[in-house]
Amino acid sequence: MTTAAPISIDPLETLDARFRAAIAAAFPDLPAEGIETHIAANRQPKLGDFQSNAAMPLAKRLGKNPREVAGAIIERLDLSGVAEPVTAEAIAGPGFINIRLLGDAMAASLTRLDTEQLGIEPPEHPMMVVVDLCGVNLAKQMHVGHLRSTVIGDAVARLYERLGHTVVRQNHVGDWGLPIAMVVQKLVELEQGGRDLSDLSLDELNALYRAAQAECKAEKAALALINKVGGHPKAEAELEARIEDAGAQTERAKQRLVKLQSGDPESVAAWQRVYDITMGACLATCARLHAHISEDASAGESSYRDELAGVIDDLTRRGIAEEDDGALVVRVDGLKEPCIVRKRDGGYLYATTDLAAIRRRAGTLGGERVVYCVDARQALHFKQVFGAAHKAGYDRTPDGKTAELFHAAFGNVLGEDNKPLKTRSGENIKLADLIDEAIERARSELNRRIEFAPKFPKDYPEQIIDTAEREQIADAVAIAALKYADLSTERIKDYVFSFDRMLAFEGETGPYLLYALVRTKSIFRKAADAGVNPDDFADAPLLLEEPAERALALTLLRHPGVVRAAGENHEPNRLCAHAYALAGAFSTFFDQCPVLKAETDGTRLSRLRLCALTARALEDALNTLGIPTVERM
RNA sequence: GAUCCCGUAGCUCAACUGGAUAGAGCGCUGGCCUCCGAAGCCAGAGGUUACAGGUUCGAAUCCUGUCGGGAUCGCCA
Repeated sequence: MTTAAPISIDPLETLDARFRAAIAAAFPDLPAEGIETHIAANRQPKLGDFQSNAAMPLAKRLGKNPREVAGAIIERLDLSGVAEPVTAEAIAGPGFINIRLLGDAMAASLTRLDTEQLGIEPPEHPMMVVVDLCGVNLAKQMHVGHLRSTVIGDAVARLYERLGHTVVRQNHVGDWGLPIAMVVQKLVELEQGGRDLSDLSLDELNALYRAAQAECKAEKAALALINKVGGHPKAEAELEARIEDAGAQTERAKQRLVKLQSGDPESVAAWQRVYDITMGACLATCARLHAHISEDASAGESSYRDELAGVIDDLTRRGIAEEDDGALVVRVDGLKEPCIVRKRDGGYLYATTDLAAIRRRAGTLGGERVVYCVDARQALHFKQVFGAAHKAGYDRTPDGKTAELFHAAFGNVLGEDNKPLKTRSGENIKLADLIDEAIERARSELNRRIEFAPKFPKDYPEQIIDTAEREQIADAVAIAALKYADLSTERIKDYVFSFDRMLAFEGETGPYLLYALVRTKSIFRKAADAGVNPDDFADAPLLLEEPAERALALTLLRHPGVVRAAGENHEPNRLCAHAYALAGAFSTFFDQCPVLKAETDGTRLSRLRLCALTARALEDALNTLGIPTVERM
């Protein structure tokens, strides 16, 4: 027998300690750091709550029979106060050791989890984490492409905050360069033509942007055509005229960019107008999405404009960048394609800006981690930029540490036709329109339920859901649906967007989670009516006897570990799965275990406390994902 | 052509990072409201994890190849 280690919140830790001791005792020659206990939640609850898979790899290392190794382990294993004694029958298959926790031990762990922070303890080394998210462009509406960057980025930021780290959000706004100068140029022309720009809308700006883009494209397309077609005098003349026209417009835009860069008041005023209109709409949309992205998170490309020349000088002077075919590039080990940091014509590129951004994020903001929540198509770009930044030392924090740079890549949002989601006419779908439709659908379903209330439970609170609350519920249900659908799948994969599926009020959806939460809350209102208040069960002894109670408790105990894993791996979908598991475990418990009508006072108070814990854990998960909650629906 | 990502039930997705009989939701079949919110719960049917090899006690997961789908590939961002 070995000395029993104390019981920690996470049974995995307790079991790990006990198994470690047993293995060390059984195989004294083993170096302590070489012991792996391989404790995991049991896949089959019938067999146990947890399992250790340590025997198999150990047997291999020692050249022994795995079942014998398992036997040697359990002989020295002391699970007193934690789990039922492990006997030879608990050894299954090639050497799995099945473990069933004692109800008392589970209750003890759960009691320790029942703190303000739900068992999530402050990190030993709090980090400064910079999260790049949202990434809107001036003069453009937010569209589905920004949905994931905003929603995932905000969730990643919230996860780090929840874990006790310090987070700086950076909205890398596309607010600089020739495309923007083109819009500014058009705006100046409009103003000179007598147009009052004070009531300019984002839609109008967007139209100007597209017109400008089209002109630029016309030039390129014409050039390509003329090379291909050649020899057709009429066509050539026509094309040349178009080129001249477009070329002149592009030329004016280039001059405008120069003016803008040199601080010409007329240009800057027009740029500012574009900026204000776009960002106003962007921040409003973020707010509707319940994403914590505010003005102070804005760090547009323009904010690096005065640093780019310095970056290039630095790279050149230290020999990190080299000339290649007229351009300036940084070669990165292991990558065939170099990172181009300056064009042949002397212009800078987005890689240049991104290098300046890394330098600021690590060097100035002190980011020990920088996480880019950006489209998977940029994977190569980030490999190049990260490599170049490291070569240049731009990833150093002020105290000399090397920042970890992550590209938290995500896949496309697809339509039901499995192609990137677009309108029928092939345009990007505006995010604002998408939100509108989600809310509209949620509202009509809500109205339908209230109108046909007799079909629903008698105490469905129709009489207390006034219009204002109803609007708020429709809003929350819609946003929960939208965000859960986006966050719950593996980040890197494409996912198919479907209003019908995400808003279906059944199955694995945001609304289901809200519903589960609402049911937990409903109990407390009923309890209060019966004169039972939160203080009455806050410290009630937890009695975990029914299978549904045990299952719920086990799910709750996973909470801290899941939040940590989801945060550290930038995988909100793990927390989504956990929230769904919590809701499911609660639903089963709620179905099978009477709470207010429990047979004894002890059971009733225990179950009320379990409900309270579930409500808090579920709410914590939803908050951490950035999903809004409601009190009733 | 090169590189990267993806391929799991009819459909949409999981699988705790190498563990046992691959799990959920939708849809389908059948149960459960005089009982705390049925937007729920329980049960059933549904699989050669694209394919072929390999690594080992053990593979959806790692390696090689093939086939399909997508993306990216020096002066756009």
